[in-house]
Amino acid sequence: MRSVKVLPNTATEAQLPASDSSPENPFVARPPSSREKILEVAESLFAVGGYAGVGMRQIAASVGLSKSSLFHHFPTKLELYAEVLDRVIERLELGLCGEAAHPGKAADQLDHWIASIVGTLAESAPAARLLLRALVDDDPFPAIEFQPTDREPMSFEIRLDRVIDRFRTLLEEGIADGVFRPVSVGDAIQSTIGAIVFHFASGDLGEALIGEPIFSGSAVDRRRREVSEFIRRGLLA
Amino acid sequence: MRSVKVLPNTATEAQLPASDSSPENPFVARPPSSREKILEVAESLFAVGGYAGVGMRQIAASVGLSKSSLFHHFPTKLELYAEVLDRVIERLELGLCGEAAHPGKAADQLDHWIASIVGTLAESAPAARLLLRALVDDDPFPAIEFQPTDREPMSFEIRLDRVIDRFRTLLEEGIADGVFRPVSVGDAIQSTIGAIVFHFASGDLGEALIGEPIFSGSAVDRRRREVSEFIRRGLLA
DNA sequence: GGCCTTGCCGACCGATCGGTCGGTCTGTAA
DNA sequence: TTACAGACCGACCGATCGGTCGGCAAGGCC
Repeated sequence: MRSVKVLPNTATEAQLPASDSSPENPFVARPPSSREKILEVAESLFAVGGYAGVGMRQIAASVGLSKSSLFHHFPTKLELYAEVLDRVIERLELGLCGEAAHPGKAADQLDHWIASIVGTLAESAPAARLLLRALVDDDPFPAIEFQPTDREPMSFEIRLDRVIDRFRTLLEEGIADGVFRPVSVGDAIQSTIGAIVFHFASGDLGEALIGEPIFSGSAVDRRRREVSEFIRRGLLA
Repeated sequence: MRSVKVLPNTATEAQLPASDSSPENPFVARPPSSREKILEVAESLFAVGGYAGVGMRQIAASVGLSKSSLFHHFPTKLELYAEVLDRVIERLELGLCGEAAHPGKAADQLDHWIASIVGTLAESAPAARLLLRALVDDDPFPAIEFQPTDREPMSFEIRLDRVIDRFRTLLEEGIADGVFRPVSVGDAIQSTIGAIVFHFASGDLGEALIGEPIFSGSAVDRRRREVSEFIRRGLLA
């Protein structure tokens, strides 16, 4: 149903370089385009309410636009949601891409991996929840009645699969080298994802458990150390 | 708002002993009461769609009743959802209660704990998803506009807190005894919950990762071993 | 001046939402 | 037979849902 989706998005794309070329402008540090504002607001709202739990009116009101204007930037609610998810996975990829230059032993690579993902998830509160919802909600979106039998995989899903595949390779090589225990790779991935992502999605419960806001600097630093050590020991031979 | 809730439920309660007293009845092996059927159907639907993603009409149609009949058994959608969650946490408690008789070293207790929870989550597919949603969805329910400032904690939440508290005690004692590393207890709990619960909530992704249905016997057995060993090594000194 | 594009809006649409109401049917006790 | 209670249902309610449509204002281009 949805086409290949090369969204026009000309405004943002064309505006950014132009503004960038005059970096001395002291006023209005890049007034975020409406499109960008919509995406950010939608991200935080979808994170706490889920796809079905947030209405276009609510998003519009939070942005400060009318509902009609939302549909001027995004053809449907589903496309808006898809683009929100895309932004999340893109940030993850970006962080991992920076770490990809880190060659070395599998154990070190694992550390960099975990540090990168923890860092990315800690940067924006909605990310982990969105990710967890997307992983748990069957297929792509919750509660869609019709199953088009052969739904196209959606950008978000294939990109996520690619990330997970790279992690699987990391584990398999580590096992082959004798660095990691001969674990069931699939189960190890599941345990790792759960341990890392859940924490930053756990909201009030997590805050109650660790005794301070999840996203505070000290909590994030400690989390990085703790979960890294936890997973290292869980995997190392 | 909600009262102590000692639901009438007389039909079920009164009917069961009567039927039990005539166990030779070959016909209709305990036709589950409508109320029970509603709870079961609602559990599986809420698990995949979330609270906001499932309508009372959809539940009613799946049960084979009219929507009005649902409201005959449950005053509101929210109360139905709350009772669904209660059943899930109750099953968890029941499993742990059986294991509580297992005294011994902290490491052994940890193993029994993990085995019990994995067993309970593996028994019914919706449980893990429901649990994860309840943990991630802020407070109790998703996307409730009004925050009554001091919402009553809800049976589900306090019972869950109790379970987690017992687990925290287990970890703290293990650390005091030198059995476990001196980890940050809060973070360790988060990692453990994530590693255990996420897997059984991961649906298609999990199936793709491990190469077989998550809830198949062999997958559950392996999962129990793998996640148990993973967490043990992550915690042991 | 005319003209087109872009961002935005109010008003409106059909569908669906949670929930209510009046009523029927059935089984049981008096 | 009558009376009552519980299970169940169709019809309906106001509110809200995602989405459409026509039009207004501003800026660039000819």
